[in-house]
Amino acid sequence: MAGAQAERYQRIFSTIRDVPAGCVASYGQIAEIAGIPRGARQVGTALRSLPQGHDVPWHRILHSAGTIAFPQGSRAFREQKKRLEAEGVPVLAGRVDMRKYRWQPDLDELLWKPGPAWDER
DNA sequence: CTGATGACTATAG
DNA sequence: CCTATAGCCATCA
Repeated sequence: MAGAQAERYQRIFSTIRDVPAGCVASYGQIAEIAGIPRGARQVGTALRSLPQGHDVPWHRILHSAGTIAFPQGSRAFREQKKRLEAEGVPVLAGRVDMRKYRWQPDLDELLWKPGPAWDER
């Protein structure tokens, strides 16, 4: 099977795939749900390694303050903003209103499938 | 192994 | 709101 780090990446991507369209999450939030405390940077690292053709909704991941991680005007920035607005998430001054669009998974959703946060069981 | 890097974050001024 | 700083930790050269 895969090494520990590959498995960690899988948990990160899996968690991100759980973020529904029209919602967003922060890097730290994804890390925490994926069972990686203080792993915000690692979420960014994992996303950076994504190959082409992946199905991970990377555009729904933002800084904890709701800002897009890329420099304003950069290609990635425009792409992310475009994708977010395409699914109804407004981006003003490079920022999303986290109070309104932050994804808040409920218990059922977390239990839906095997979650790393519950691996101890 | 060592040091630099970065799609992070919280805090302080 | 902004910049600066200090933690953070997997990756990479």
